[in-house]
Amino acid sequence: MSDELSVNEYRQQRIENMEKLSEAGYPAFGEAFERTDRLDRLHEQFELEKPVAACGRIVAMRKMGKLAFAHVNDGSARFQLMIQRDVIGEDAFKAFKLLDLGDCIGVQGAFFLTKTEENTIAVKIWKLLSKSLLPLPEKFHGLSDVETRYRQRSLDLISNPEVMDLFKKRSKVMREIRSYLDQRDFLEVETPMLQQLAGGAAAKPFQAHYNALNVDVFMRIAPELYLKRLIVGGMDRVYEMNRNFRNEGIDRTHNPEFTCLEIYQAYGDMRSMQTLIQGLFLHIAETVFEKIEFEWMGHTIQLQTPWKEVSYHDLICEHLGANWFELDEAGMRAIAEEREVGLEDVMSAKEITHEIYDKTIEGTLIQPTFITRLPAELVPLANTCADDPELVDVFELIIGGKEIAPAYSELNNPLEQRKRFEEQAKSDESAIDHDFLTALEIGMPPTGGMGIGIDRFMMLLTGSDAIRDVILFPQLKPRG
RNA sequence: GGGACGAUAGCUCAGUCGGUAGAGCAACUGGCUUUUAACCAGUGGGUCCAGGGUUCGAGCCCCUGUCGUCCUACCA
Repeated sequence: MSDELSVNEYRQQRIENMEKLSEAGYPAFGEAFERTDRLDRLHEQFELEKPVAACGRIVAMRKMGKLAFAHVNDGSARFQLMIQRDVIGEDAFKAFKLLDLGDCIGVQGAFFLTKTEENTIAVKIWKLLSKSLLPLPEKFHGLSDVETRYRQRSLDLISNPEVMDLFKKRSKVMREIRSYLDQRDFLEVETPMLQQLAGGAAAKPFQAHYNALNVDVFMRIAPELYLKRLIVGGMDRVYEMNRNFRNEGIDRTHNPEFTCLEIYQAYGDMRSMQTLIQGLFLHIAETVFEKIEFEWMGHTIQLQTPWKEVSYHDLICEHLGANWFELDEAGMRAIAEEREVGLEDVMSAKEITHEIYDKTIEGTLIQPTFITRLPAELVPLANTCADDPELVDVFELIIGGKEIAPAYSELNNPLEQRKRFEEQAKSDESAIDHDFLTALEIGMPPTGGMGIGIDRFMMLLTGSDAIRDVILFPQLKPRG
């Protein structure tokens, strides 16, 4: 990096140490090392005087005249090493003292217990596996500068165990999502990320150029239209959990590439999705976190099912008065003002209602809540309710005051879908995905569909208030 | 988009009224056989984010920019 000069002194000292070690018979970048087991499992297998081989990165060292202690970490746990001059010999001990924090070593020895009863390996042989040329962050405060943590995630993972733990949990969450769905006959599929039409959502796409075909392509904003093609094709339960890309701003809850789980179940509807998501979330909570209560921004969220369900109509009446929907526009505007919700002059009654919902009601729904029967205007791609064509058969799952997952009884009427695309495209014929419409005309069974933002789900589960904390390499501006 | 705040040694941070740049850890030298934020003695280490301005003199005051954090707005 460009700041190489500023760490030159430290780097130079370490290069000198590396050369001395090499001369003493410890080449700097050694070969693979056979260990008895990972360090976390060595703690479980601890048995006094049992022979053991272990390796890891040196994260702490306390060297004395004829004795030294060190802690190594292999990403699973820390383990203490004890090195005695009279055991390993004068030369090996002298060489050991040339090691720096950050170096990776392998040792052979035997389990040993110190006075303070800490699991330790009494070292008989050690090997240098990799020399670190750069200084590690300070051992006590660690690395806390937020920007450096995001830009140099390697260092963050090495010096902040809770960060390592969070990302291990994220990996397990994704594994358990797959396991839960696979067990229920859902097929994981991969659909195009490079698309000639970026459909399935309303968002600005990233653009790229495909040289071989000389065509412009878009990074996908959603996999929806392809997953539905698969439903038409007879893959009657499919899901995809992968990246979507939206060419929009970055803030605490938005990263331009984000991971989304989309699930479609043929012969099902919004109700099937309701059952599925409750089971899925409970499974994740129990298997990965071993609890069903989560602390989130000062609230305790209870995941015990069944979750609360309320229709949009009833929810509004509950908060804004039973006669809300009988009010005229002036009456609604008066209540909006009372609640300090800013409105635009052109807003319809439905838009006013939704604005107040967005600003003052949604945030109060801390416990998991399904909001059902939304006005059709708000959700263009869902089937209407059988008993009321003004409403759509969908839910919005709200947890911790945030939308976590929308689910639809998917629109499968190809004529209606065509009409809505045409309205949306406003006479731009090229913006309509005709292949998708053709698939719908072949006939899509009634289908329940759902989308879950995995990053925001992780925020909820880990109590993080920034999406960057749950994404290993969040998007940042280039440094000047 | 608007506003507030921040950037000083490898890391974590102090820096008074504008007057020679500080601490702890880390590093280096020496000592030390049960340490664990090891300890003791000594030494070295700075483009004070960048650029401009005011001033005899700027880490500090003013302007511009970069990156980040928070608030707010927008988007989904």
